[in-house]
Amino acid sequence: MELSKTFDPAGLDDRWYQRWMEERLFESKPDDREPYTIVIPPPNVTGVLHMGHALNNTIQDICIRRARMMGKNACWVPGTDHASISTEAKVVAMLREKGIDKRELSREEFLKYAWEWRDKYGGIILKQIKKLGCSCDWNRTTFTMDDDYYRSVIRVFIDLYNKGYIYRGNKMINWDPKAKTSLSDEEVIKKEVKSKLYFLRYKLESLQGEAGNAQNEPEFITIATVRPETILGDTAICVHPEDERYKNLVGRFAFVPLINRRIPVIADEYVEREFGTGALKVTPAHDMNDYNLGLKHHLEVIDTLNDDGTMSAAAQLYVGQDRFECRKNIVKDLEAQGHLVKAEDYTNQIGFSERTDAVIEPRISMQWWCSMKDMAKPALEAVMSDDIKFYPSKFKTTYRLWMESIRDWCISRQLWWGHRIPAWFTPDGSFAVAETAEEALLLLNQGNGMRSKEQGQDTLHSTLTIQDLKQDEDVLDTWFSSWLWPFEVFKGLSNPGNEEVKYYYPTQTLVTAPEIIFFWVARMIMSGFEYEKEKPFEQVYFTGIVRDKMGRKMSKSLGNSPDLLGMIEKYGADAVRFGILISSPAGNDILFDEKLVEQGRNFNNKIWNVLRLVKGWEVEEDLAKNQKSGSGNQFAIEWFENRLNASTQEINRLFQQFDISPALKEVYSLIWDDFCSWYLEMIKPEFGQPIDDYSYNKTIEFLEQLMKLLHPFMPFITEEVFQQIAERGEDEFIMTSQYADVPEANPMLISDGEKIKEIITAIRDIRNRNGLKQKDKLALYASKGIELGDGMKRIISKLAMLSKIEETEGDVEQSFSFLSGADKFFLESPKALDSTEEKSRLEKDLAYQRGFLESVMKKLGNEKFVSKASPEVIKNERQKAEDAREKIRLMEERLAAIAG
RNA sequence: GGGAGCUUAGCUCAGUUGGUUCAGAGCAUCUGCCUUACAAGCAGAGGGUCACUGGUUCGAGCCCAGUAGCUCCCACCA
Repeated sequence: MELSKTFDPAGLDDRWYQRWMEERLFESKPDDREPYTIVIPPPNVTGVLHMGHALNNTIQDICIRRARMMGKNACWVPGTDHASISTEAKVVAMLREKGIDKRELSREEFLKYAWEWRDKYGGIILKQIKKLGCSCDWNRTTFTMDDDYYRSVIRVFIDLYNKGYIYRGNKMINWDPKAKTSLSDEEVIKKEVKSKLYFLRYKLESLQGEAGNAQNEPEFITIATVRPETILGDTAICVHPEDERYKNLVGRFAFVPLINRRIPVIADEYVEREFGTGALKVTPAHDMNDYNLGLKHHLEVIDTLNDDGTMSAAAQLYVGQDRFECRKNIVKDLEAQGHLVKAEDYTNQIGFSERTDAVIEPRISMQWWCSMKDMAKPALEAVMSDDIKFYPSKFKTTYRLWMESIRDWCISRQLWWGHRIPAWFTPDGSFAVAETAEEALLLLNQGNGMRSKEQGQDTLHSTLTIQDLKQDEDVLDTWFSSWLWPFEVFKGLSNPGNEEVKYYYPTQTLVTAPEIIFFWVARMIMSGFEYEKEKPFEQVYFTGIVRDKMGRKMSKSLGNSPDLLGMIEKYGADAVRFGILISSPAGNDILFDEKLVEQGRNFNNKIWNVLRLVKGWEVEEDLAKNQKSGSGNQFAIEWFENRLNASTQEINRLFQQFDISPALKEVYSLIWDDFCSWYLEMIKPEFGQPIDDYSYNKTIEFLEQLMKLLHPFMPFITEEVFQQIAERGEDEFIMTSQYADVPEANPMLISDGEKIKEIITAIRDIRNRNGLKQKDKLALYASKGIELGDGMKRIISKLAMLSKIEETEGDVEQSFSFLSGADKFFLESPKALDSTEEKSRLEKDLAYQRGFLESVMKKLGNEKFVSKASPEVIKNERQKAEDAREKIRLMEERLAAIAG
């Protein structure tokens, strides 16, 4: 078959992927082998593939494929996350487009639409992951709302409730007015925003009612706020108790502008005297600190906002207006009525919803909470002791700081898409937590229901019927299901102690982004210890954030996210994987540039051409002439074999440290530089000549090993080459082939290789500098005593286009001289020489060598060095000095010869 | 406000336990080459006072302290 000149990935990726699937090579079942397990960070069920996924999944695939080739039972479990907020938002938007308002639907109707939506779009992201070449065991695909999974989430809720971790509480939470749900602290993104700081004056109540007052009695008190619309919910003004300016105002009353609510002036050390005017308006319903102040000073709480961020009736004014519209209007009105003293530019931090990007409202609300402190303890310990290893380890600190100050987790969400909270309420507000209404009824009838703290003790509900019970409307935070992922994908909860969970759990490697270290990683560790009494994984590899080449985070709004599928189409999955991987050190941001994918494509092409070359060779049977030592091919083979072994060991070492990108670089240069540029050029027969079968077989063997090394990174082309270079059995694939043990490399052979490379390069450089054609054959003279084996000489002759290599006693006239190490060579010059360039180069080198020698001698002459340094170091230094002296001698000799 | 990290060639980054044969790689640049595997290529080359200032040491990108700049994470100064 004729192979095309350039590599064309079209069709090849899909063809091999299909073959692997047909042969069920991705599937894993428990057996005698050691397991190597990865659970995928489940992407959002309605998501589409972006750079982060591509990076993340490529790394996982590399780990999995490598483990598989190292003889482990590799199992990669894929799946998707129901992602309650974003999926619900998408379904709501879809319905709106159809002219359907969610509020007009029943819960059941809405969920029907949601499931339809997930059935339609839920598989897209998984298909895209397949396009990347990921070798997941697709039979294991799990969804966080599968029946078993759902039930497990509910049981965990009940269990934690019964253990006293989960409780109901009326507290200040983060409210997303767009999604109309509460959020956990982690779901709030703080951003710096340019705002205005408004200085507003509140009229003070005069001491004697309407009667006249003293001259020096202030009429107003001025406060500063960035949220003037919240004054409608003000229930106090607070100053610092020791603030001389306001001391005499404490205990008096002021009036909220526009609505004239009478509010007290109170004192609390919380207030910063230096900020603004030193007087603080207190709105307990809409600010965390104010809420705390309110509790302390028993202030009234007036909630002036509706759940969608519009002003509520309690605001009295601007009712129904959006909070930001209201802000504009109230500023106008305050100014008109003389309450606005001034407005300053001001930069502050504002919380945004991670999912909807809406500005978060702090709001007091009854929610379900999960206490984390106890669960955090073993989870923290496991990471700090490296029982679970973080790569890079700097994230240990981040983790520790969060775990040490962990706060209770708000787990309820005011949504329908998700796991519905298994709490059942009686008409009088008592409730029971149970898997079914029947069980809940039983508990309530036994008087085992609960009431909120405010309501006091529960009473017996012996007259209740099941119709009286109403299930909590809320669902659980998405992460409350994802934190069970590492064991529930093996039914660790729905079928405790089953063979699979026993075999695969704990998993080995988790690959994820540092952004979800709190959301997900920390919580999986906690739930792992809580429910499996064991860590969920051994290592966590944190990838970097993918940025564009200008360093900007990839985002839809910037439009700088590359079209991944388009690139896969254009360059092939291998090239895309290469492009992503080549610049992605763990934990550091990666700057992605399509050029890197081109580099990957070029690499594919290079490999493709190796295949073309090798397949084009005519092989001569039993041609033993190159097997004997002293032949060029024999040297080339021995050298490369050792180079390959050394490199393989280096790659193993790099993988052990999760240095995946450097490992790829190592394979890349091993193939491109050592194998193609050097080895193949060394053994390549003359045009039209056959190659002996020994060299040929060795070359095929090397190529196969190289493909195996590269396979985890670039699965498709390596499979193709593997199949093409030899007859393979029906069920023989590179992806299931095994790595052999690597023998120790012989450093002598490697350094011999380096030596001849240096000589060849020096000759090529001389030709280049002097405008000599690379093809014209020239003679090389080596100073007597230089040790070069016959094989080495043959290689040098071949690659440097020499007519002959001879020894010489003295200098050779009319020649270019050069040093390789301390060996002196002369290259025949076909034309008269101008020695000035050589002279200046020699002088430069000489100066360096003299300086070098001087520094070494200084060291050796230093008594402290000689007494303190190890004998090995000293021996090394002596050798350096000797080498340098020899070089200097040779250069001086040469300079003298030129001058003479 | 607290914490973590970064500052090495034009760009993006490696530099493991301190030893001028490690100051390196990949892109980019320059010079020759359309040499029957590959111009998506081949052969060469030139680029750096390793942020700044001190200190430890016989010796410092590498250790310590300080300075400046940048990045990220956490945090309830309106």
